[in-house]
Amino acid sequence: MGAILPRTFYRRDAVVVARDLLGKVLVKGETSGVIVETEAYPGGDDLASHSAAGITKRTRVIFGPPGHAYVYFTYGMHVCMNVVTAPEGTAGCILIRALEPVTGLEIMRQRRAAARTDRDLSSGPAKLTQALGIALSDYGADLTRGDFVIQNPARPDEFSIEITPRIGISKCVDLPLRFVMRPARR
DNA sequence: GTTGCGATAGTCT
DNA sequence: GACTATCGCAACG
Repeated sequence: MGAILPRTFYRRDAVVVARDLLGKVLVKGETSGVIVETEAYPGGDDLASHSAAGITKRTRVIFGPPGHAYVYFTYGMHVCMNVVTAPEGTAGCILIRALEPVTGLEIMRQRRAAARTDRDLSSGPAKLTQALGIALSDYGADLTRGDFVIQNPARPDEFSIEITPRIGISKCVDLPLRFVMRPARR
């Protein structure tokens, strides 16, 4: 298996980390998947970032040290997962939007009874938290150690990156901050 | 294959 | 009291 990403990987600008996270492997217990879609929420002037509301009970981890998990509840029923970036004291995080399942497929199928195909197991931000068993109790978890980590792939593949505006937001809708892994050209 | 819409509760104003 | 960084199902083609 590849090495766990060190904290220095996360202590950089959210846009750079969002792009570099594609192809890395998100691991939670027995389940894991390759990150194939991310969105950067750089904080600062970006009104679409949750950190635009300032430091609140929900957003405080975004302003903390990098390499931790920002997990939040939305739409009355869904949980989404972010990775905190940028140095402590500054805001920045990355929404993990989709994974390609790698290990623990049987467990994922049990947790995601609604998935009709294996592709549907973790093909959305709230789907992947269900598939990997990520919950609000994982808020603030340190992703550089333990059984909830992000690591380099065992065998890196070539791919290209598509960049588009972010999905499902109502402010700053035109910023190109969504990154999607695409198969390498041949 | 696509589009439209209801569910449901925490967070901030 | 309004607004969600969504999903799944139903209807249609």
